[in-house]
Amino acid sequence: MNTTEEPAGTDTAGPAVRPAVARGGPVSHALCRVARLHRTAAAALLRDLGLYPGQELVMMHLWESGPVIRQSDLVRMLGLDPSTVTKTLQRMEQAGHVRRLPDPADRRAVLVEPSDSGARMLAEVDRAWSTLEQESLAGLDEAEREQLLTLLGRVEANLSAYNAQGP
Amino acid sequence: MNTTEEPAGTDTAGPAVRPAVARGGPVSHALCRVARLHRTAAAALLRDLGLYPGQELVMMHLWESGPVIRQSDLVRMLGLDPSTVTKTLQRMEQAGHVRRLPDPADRRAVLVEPSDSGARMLAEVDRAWSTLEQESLAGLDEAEREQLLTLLGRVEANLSAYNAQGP
DNA sequence: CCCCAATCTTTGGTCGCCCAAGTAAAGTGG
DNA sequence: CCACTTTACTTGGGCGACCAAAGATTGGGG
Repeated sequence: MNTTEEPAGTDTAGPAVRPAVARGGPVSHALCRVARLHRTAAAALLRDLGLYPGQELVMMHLWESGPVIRQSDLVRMLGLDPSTVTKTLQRMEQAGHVRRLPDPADRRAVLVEPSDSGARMLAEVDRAWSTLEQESLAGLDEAEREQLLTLLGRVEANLSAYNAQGP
Repeated sequence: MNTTEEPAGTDTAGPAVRPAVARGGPVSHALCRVARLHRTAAAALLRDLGLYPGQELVMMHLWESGPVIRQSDLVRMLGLDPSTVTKTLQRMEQAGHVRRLPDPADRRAVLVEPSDSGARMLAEVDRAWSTLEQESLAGLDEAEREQLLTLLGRVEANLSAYNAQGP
């Protein structure tokens, strides 16, 4: 029972021409589009810093998690696949943003820390992300931003549970 | 051990352990995470159909845009880079989901249409997306869903304008 | 003590997505 | 009628993300 009752009142919620494609999942459709635009904007803002979107999150975790951090902890905090983190860190090391050292206490593990140049880009990344946030939320008042954040948080919890339980 | 010495006066209601990483852009951070989880869930739901996330949007546009469609129009509707659409369609053609024909009226152009097997998967894709939407929005009442959709629409407009203006 | 399971990381592959360049065809102006 | 621009698509390359499978260590139970 889909019961996607088409209440007459839906009218003009969409800013652009929302294709009928979105009928079966309007929020999912909007989310896909917003996510891609957001990523593209992030890429443009980070390009001058020599970072690719996704890498700034790695740097943020490094900056706030003490001098060094185990790669496995980074994986947990980012919620990414371990192989993704491995490859990203390899590129970031190549680019000179981070250093990677074998953990003397556990020879399986790898410790990660920001390089000197990596440590210096904190302010610029912060500024880029502030700009991104500001541009994304232009025209939304504080209550609406809070609303959006809360709703996204609930969706995140839903999807997190769904993805964890499926397999 | 980690010294979870959080200064008491942290922010307001956080759904999960929102890392201080999000300070400079809480909504952007939430958006990144939700988008990835959403994509992962979509991938799981589409896997049995032989589709990869992103391809279902192509199919939806093909289904609702008449018998054939020009690739350039598809590019415009999807808002993607032309090269992305080219490669995706090449894979989808290889997989037997779509057909591609040269446009007799314009020898530069390519016409795209769903194959027979592609046309038959409409219902299944629809069901997968309904499930995705339902799981994503579990626990949200109709007003909240409408709110979320509206807010995402405004963010999309913001980012769309920002991305278009940069260059 | 040793073997076997659990943990940490890497490799190889595929996809989506982008950018930068290039090819081919159509549409313009002199 | 021939440049010259615009449009349509493709190729090559790089990055983020996943999965599957393998290589190293560590840790526990018999």
